[in-house]
This record gives sequence, structure tokens and C-alpha cells, in this order.
Amino acid sequence: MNTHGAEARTAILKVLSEIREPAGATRIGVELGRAGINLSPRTVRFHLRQLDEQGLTELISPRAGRVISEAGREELAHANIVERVGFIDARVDELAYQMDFSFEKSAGTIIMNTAVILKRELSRSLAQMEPVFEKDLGMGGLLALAYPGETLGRLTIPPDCIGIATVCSVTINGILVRHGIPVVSRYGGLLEIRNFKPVRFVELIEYKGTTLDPLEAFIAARMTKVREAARTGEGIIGASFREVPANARAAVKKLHTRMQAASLGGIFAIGEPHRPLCGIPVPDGRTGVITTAGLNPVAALQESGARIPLRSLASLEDYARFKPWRDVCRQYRRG
Amino acid sequence: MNTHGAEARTAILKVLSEIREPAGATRIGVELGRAGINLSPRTVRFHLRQLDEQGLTELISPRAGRVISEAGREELAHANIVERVGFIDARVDELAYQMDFSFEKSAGTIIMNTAVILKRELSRSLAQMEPVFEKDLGMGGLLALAYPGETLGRLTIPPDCIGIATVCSVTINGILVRHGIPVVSRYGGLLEIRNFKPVRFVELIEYKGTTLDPLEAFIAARMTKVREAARTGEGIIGASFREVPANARAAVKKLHTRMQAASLGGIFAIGEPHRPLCGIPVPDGRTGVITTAGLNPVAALQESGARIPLRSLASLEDYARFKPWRDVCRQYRRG
DNA sequence: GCATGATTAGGCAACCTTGCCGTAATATTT
DNA sequence: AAATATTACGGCAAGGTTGCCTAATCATGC
Repeated sequence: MNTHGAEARTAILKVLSEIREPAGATRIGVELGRAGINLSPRTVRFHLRQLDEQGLTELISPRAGRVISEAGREELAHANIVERVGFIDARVDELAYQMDFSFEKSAGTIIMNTAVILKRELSRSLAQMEPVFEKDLGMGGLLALAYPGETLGRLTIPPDCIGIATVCSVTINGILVRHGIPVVSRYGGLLEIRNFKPVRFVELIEYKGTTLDPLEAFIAARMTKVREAARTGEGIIGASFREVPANARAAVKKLHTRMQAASLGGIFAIGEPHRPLCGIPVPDGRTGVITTAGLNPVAALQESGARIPLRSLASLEDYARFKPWRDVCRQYRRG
Repeated sequence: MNTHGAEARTAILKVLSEIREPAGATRIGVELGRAGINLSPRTVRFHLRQLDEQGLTELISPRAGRVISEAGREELAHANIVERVGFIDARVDELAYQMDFSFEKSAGTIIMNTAVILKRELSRSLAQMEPVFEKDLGMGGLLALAYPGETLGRLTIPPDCIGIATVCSVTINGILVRHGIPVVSRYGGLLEIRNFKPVRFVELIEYKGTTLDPLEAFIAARMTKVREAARTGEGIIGASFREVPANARAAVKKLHTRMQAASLGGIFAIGEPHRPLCGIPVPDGRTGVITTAGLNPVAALQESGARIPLRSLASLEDYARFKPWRDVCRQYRRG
């Protein structure tokens, strides 16, 4: 990406001003990556030196890196940066960065999706969702219900309705990132499965190029066949495609085991380094990872006819608020 | 885009092998652009000379350009190019290139979208669609119906159903391209309108990064407010965002007038060179163009409750098959 | 207090990208 | 047929991008 220089430099200034502490080229490079600007650390250093010469940045020490100078802030204020229109990838990274679930404490925040159904539909709805959890086609095995007047993130449940919260698969990003594994969320899509195994993606939308969550779109458009998938092992479910560094492959597998222990397992497949996974090519040095959509159980509901308002990547929520799906279902049957 | 060199060169070879005639750097650059690889003519020449040196291409004459050599074909066969997964932008360009409507003859093929409704719903459906055509929120004013057993592209109308064909806004691309104006289809989205004028895009999906037509997704997910838009002038309609060279701005305006004369007017707004249009930034040297979705009338139907199978970018169809919407509606009322 | 390891910076070199401009071959017009 | 216009090529130069490698600096552990 030959990022017309000046552009790269303002981006660097911006990062530096947001970090608020000295940073080196590596760190800055990572932050730039979040904004969709991919530059090697060396290139960042190249530009940093020019910024130094212009007096816009200052070298603190060859250990700490640089900070933005007063002149740099000035410059940044003048350079009117056209803000991006709010594409989903930004939100994904933001939420993944904010969540703070920890295995050690088995506590913290995770990212959730929400849906709202009518109170009188609850029994039928849980029955629809059960097989999806049973066959592990959702994101882990947790579920939360919210009653009228309660809130799920910024959503308040209206009278006669029930809020359903599922764990969003972006929670996986959050966990990986917290363990030092950078994750790129590439596509949301529809995954064909056969014998409960992934076969190929039939539709894809790139996170980078959409303001609407792809999974939300696919489910709202009723393009899934989650019920059938849960019943027969063949069908079409929501899934997303991520990329991790090839050398982090083992670490990801290990973390996945721990996630499963916390009922947060949602990794459906991990590819080989630089090998296409389910038809999706992977750049050199990276490995593809497929995660199942947290909304899959809700997709099953949608398929059964109801029109359900749903929101993926809704907000952060406390891990403690979620319960194993079996418990939720059992509890409801009793009460 | 620092296209790792070798990659650029194989891409050039591929273009050259598909063109089947001598071509210069400019021509090759345009073709590369279609594949999402943007290189300046000069850069293409740079690589061409290297290909010459490797004996993979051959200079015919400094007027005609180059051809691929036998060795070049060999090389190309070895370089296994991972084919892209079938993103929409490719289909857009393909269809735009294939259609051959001509103003002079007022005949030829155009690109259509299809939808299928129940026969008994026809009357109500036409009534729903009328205001949308009336207020010019669709793509032009043409419409075609197909009865059971007839076909629309590869779609055969089932018993008791009626097929509805509308003109796809990609037809505009086709017309512009045929008049030498290269068009880039950037986003499909939802456009907020006020007072029948475009205000801003509320959702966007990049054509380059999706396998599902964005408009199809938005309409199927019932995110439009076309009925309201037609009734009150305020609402949310399907629209797409295109880019044309800044210096073609006048030519586009002129062509739009002719399109309107052929009932194919669908350009909703043309921006200023390099100026953001409805919140979307435009690269230097280009101008933004907003076109209304051909499916907007069908979106109005969908909003009214029915669940309508629809397909955008369905196929080519003869211009003669379409009739002015007023005629279609009148004819149906009589019969 | 000193060795070790991690992190950062920057020199060097190779290569990619591109604007500008002059030259050459061919089409088109007069 | 000659003049003009068009189109393509490639030299030149400036600048972006990046891998490789070495030096400086700081935290940490012995």
C-alpha cells in the first residue's frame, strides 16, 4: 500500500496522540493496522524520522520510542482527517479491545448479541434453540434472558417481551488479543456444513467493507438453514472467518480448550498455515480460523417464521450474567 | 498498493493472454483495474519491460503494444492464480460488459432484477409499486411481468405466481462503459432521503468485499422505508454509489438525459470532483454518482409484509420486453 | 555491579510506484 | 502526399516500502 506518505504520517501522528505515551515503531504499526493501514515497522520508522525532522515528533530514548510534540498536535488539528464511515471491522476491534474476561477469575466482560421475542413465544423459542446449542453450532453454551424493564446493553426490554442474549463470537478475538495473539476479522458469511463439519462458504461479506454486520444481514434475510443443520448435520449456518499468525496456531488451539471449559468454545475449524480453509485463501504467514456465529440459535428461531429484531455486536456484558443453556431451559420448564 | 511485483507481472500476463491482441500499458492498466489491481500505465510499462527481458512478452510496435509470448503462456500456466471467490463486483462488470442496449436503435439487452409474487397478490402489489415509480425512486420507469411457465433469465415462473422484472441500476454502468466512461461500482447501501433528495447513506456494503448483492440483503432484511419515502419524501431507499472520472462528469450528465428519454433514468445525484457525496469520500480525479436501486419498487412490496423471493443482477433481458409502468398497471386494471 | 535479553532506532540496499517528458511509429486529416 | 494528432515506449528522478543488520538503551537476574 503506497500510502501517499503524508497520509501515512498524519495517521502516525494520530496514533501517537491517542496513545498518550512514548511508543516505538512496532507498537505504532500495530495500531495503524487497526485503522486498516498496513505498514511494516521499518516503514513506520522511515516516516518517524521525517516527522522528527519536521519537529512533529520527538525521540524520547532508543528504548521508549517517540512522543508527539506540541507542533505535532497542532499539525494534526489542521490535517482534517476524513473519518471512516463506521465500518464494522472498527467496531469489532473496539469491542474486542474493551472486553476483559479472564480465565483465572472466570469473570469479566464479554461481547454479546441480542434478540427480542414475545413473551408467549418463549417456550417454543427455547425449544427451537436447544438443538442448536446441543450440537454446538452456536458460540459456546451460554445464554441469558432478560425480562421486561431489564436491560441488555442499551436495549431495554419492552412489555410482554423477552430479551435473549447470546455470546458473540468476537469474544474469541478479545480473548486471543488479551493473550497476545493479533486477530484479523476478515469475513462474515454463510458456511455450508455436512456431517456437522464445515465444507465451504457459500456467501461472504468482508468486515472491512460493510457497516452492517454480515451475520445480522444473513440471518435477517433468512438465508440460514440452522435448524436443518442441527437436525441432520447438513445445512447452512452463520460463521466468520478470521486470520491469526501462523506461528500462533498452537497457542490458539490451547486457548480454545480453555475457552470450551468456560463454555465459550466457538472455534469451528483451524486451518493450516497459508492454506485455504473452506475455499478462503489465507495470506502467507497466517492461518485461517472459522468461528460459529453466536446468533445461530436465534437464526433457527428466525427460520421458524417469527420476525425477530436482532442485533449482533450489541455491547459488552458481564460473564456472570450468562448461564449454561441447559439450566436456562430447565429452569423455564419448571417455572 | 505495493503489489509484490511478481504478482503484478502475472496479473499483466493474464490480462494479455485474455485480450488476445496486442495491447499497450493503458489498456492493460484498465483491465487490471477491473480485477482490483490499480497500477498507473507507467508502472505497467515498467513491469512490461521486465517481462520483455524474461521473454514472456513481446513488443509488436510502439503503436500497437505487446502480446504474450509462448513462454509467457507457459509461465502463466505454472503460476497458479488463486481465483477470487466470486465477489459481486466481478459480476457487475461482467454484466455491464455483456449488455448491448443502444440509444440509436432503442433496442438491445439491459440488466434486470427479478422478484416473484403470488398471482392473487398482483393487484395489490402493483398498487404498492406505483407510487415508487411515480416519484421516480426506482431505476427508470420500465417494468415487465412474466406469467407461469414463462421465463425471466434462468428463472421459470411457477404456477399461480407472477414474475416481476425491474431494470437493474447496473444498466447505467453498461451504458456509460459503452460510451467510453469507466465506472467503478463502489458501494450498495441504504440512502436516507428527505424531501425526495438524498441526504446520507445510513448503511454501506462494498461491492468488492461481498458475494451477496448488498441491495438484495438490505431489502430481504427489510431495512428499507421505500413506501414512506414515496409517500412523504422522507425515508430510506436502496441506492448504490459509483465513481466516474472527474472529467467525464459532463458526459455523464448528458447521457443521463438520454437515459431518461429511454425511461432508464436512475441517476439520483452526481457529486463534484473529489468531493464527498452523501458522506462518502471520493478519490482524487473522480466524481461520485448515486443511483437508485432497481429493486426499490419491490422493496416497497416487501415492506408491506409479503416475503418475496428476489434476485438482483439476475441476468440480461431484452429492452423490448419492458413496458412503461403506467401501461402495465393500466393494462392489468382493465384485464 | 555486570552480563543477558528485549526493544528501538537507523544505515544500506533493493525494489516498487509514478509523474514528467522526449522519441518513435502509425492514423487521420487536409 | 504532407501535416497533424494519437498512442505507445522508456529514460530519469523522486519518493515509498521493506528486509537485513548493527548500535544504543534499559530492565532484569545473577
